Amino acid sequence: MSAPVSNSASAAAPPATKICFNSQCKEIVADHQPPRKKGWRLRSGEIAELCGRCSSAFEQGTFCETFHSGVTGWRNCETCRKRLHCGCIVSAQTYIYLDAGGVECIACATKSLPKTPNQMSSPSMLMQHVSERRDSSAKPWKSVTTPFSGQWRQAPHMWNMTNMQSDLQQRLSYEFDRPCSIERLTPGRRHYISAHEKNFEPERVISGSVNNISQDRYAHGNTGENDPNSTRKLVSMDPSTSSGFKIETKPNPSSNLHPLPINLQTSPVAKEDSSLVVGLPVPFSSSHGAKGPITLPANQPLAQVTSPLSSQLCPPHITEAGLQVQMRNGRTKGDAFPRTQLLPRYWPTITDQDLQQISGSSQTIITPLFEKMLTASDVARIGRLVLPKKCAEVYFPTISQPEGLPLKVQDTSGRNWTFQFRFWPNNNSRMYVLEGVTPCIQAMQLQAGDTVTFSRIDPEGKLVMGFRKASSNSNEQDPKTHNSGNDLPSPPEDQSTWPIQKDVSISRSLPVPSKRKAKTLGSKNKRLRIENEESMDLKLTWEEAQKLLHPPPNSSPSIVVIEGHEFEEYEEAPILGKMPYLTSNQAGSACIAAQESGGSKRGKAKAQKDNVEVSDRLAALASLAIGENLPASQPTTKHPRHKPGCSCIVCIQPPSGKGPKHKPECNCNVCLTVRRRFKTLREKRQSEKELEISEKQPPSTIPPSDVLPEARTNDPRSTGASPSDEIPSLKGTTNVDTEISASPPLKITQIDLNIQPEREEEPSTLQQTVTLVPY
DNA sequence: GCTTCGCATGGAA
DNA sequence: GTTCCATGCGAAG
Repeated sequence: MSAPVSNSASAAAPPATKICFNSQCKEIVADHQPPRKKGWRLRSGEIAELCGRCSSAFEQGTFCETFHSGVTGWRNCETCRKRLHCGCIVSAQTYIYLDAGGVECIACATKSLPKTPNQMSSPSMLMQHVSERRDSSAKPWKSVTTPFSGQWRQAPHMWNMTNMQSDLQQRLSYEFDRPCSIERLTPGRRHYISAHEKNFEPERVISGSVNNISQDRYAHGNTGENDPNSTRKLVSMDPSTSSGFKIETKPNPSSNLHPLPINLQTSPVAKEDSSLVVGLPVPFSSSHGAKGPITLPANQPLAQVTSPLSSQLCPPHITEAGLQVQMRNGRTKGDAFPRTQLLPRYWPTITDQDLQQISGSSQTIITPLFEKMLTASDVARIGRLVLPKKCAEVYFPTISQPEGLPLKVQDTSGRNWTFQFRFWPNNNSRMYVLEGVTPCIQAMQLQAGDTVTFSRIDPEGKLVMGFRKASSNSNEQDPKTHNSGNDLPSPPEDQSTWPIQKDVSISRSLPVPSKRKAKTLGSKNKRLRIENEESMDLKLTWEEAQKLLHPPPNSSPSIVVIEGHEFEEYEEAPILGKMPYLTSNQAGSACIAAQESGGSKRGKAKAQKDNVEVSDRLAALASLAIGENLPASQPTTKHPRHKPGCSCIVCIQPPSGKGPKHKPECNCNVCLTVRRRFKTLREKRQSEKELEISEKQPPSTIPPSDVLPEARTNDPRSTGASPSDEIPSLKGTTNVDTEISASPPLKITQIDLNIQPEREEEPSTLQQTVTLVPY
């Protein structure tokens, strides 16, 4: 940079006089002299003040020739070979960067440009326009001037700045001039709106019809400025807009980028402009007999949008109803595939990290095609990934035979996979699938609920399959399963601003199990169904589940103390009390039978027999209660009346001193069960006490603390602490023995575990109690 | 009995 | 009412 910077128009000179801004001139310009000539715009937005001589040179375009001839940065115009002082703020307006490299003087750039009203109102805009022209001329795509072209009007205090120009031109080259798709993005290039753009006032930046657009957007309150926290921007499609896409903002506290409130709703002008070419990947035409793996032909499916905004924003499959979509191969896809036919859930979301992940640092262009959340079927061993029909038909090769074609896909780590892209006839339609995805799914450790994103890398035309773990979208992610290498950034917590306005609760969470009517299920499917669906019911009936547990009859408990809390440990399995809806269930439970049979031998024998034939629901309940992944789920022999393999909550407890310790924060099912039982019984006991006392005394005179001081003291609700913080956890029986002797004297509240809600009026005749200290 | 394939089914949009 | 698509399911290997 050779621009004079040493002279400040107001710093060194006395108020009455100023020095010519040209550092090589230093001519004093007095205030009384004729008005100082204006030079170039400074970074501060001010105008350099020059003496008459320097100003004349500047106006004649010979300033740099005169004063900067000995400094570096000189290049020649690619067209007329005129010398251009590149990188100098003085000459920043006199040339443009060519996309193919090199520079071109503004005169040459202007010659070939049709100038229309509202256009070319600034050199910057000209640069942009010319850049488009050059870009389009260098590429085979069809280039058509659009109403959006040249709509970027100069923000005078910004656009003259060299750094701005540089940044702008980079953005123009890499973002606006992408051969259109949703966003023609170059990895490593920031496709967010850069920070300085926040200073743009849309009304000033956008003129003409586009200005109306911005106003319209403003009228709808749909500006990024409305959300000061929205500092991250992604291009996305918005079904709420007529154009179907807009710049969305994402809160990104770590980002210092700022939103540019632009929404490209289709202007009437745009609709009328039949020449607007909206990029749209064209279905691959493949010979039916082609069997070799194919990749996406580079550029072939693309048409170019010369409008920078359109180019930047239009998604690959978006076509306005009124827009003529012309493909380079002459096919028109607009009528065949209006964007409204593609469900929003398949609209791709892509971020910088996505791009980096997909293509690394190479100068490749990423075209996000679509994404799909994986279903259970997709990740099943069958290895068939169901493709959305529209996506398959638009972005994948056209296939006419069910056998389809092998499709070569690269994953984000660079591995190549070959899937069979095919379809099945289905209801006079087609159902497209990718077969053979199991290895890839497994390699990526994908699960149902994760999202795969299909993109295309140009110019190779390679199809890339990225993925986004569902866990990355949730705070409940499991760091162990979180593939940091391939995971994509988590969306903001406020998902309402996640660029794609799909049903966040669905798209960002595991798929909701289908409510499809249960059919005949295999054993495996039954198990899955229980885990997925029945568990929901069971979760809702945990309270009832707690009440179903009863100590076995005629058994004496041994008292153990776990973390200061006494437990009665029975040598026999607990009795599963019946629930009302189970009373008619013949399978019932052995314990129920035993209980109701009064403990007779016959009843016990029947109970043991029935114990094996428990109902699915009860078995599920028991399984859920014990948890299949309990570390201490190995059956023990301490409960001889239970058969080997019994997984009741008693049997799963290891023998005293042999089980692993349960940490206080342990969330295994045993601990959870105990906690819930504590809670249930405590609440019940407390309510009973309160009720009992209230019957004796006026309620107002009896504070709860007098009723059950232990409970009040330890009740997490009274302290505001979470139950998990307060509820004691099982430490297993390993340390039980030692704690028994070490435990201090406790106030024992004895609660009858045999209480049956539906038979509460009946006193328990079994004398089974559980000793616990309310927490 | 298991896996794969191809189609059918039916809930959801 | 239509279409999509997740998934069930029987046949075949």
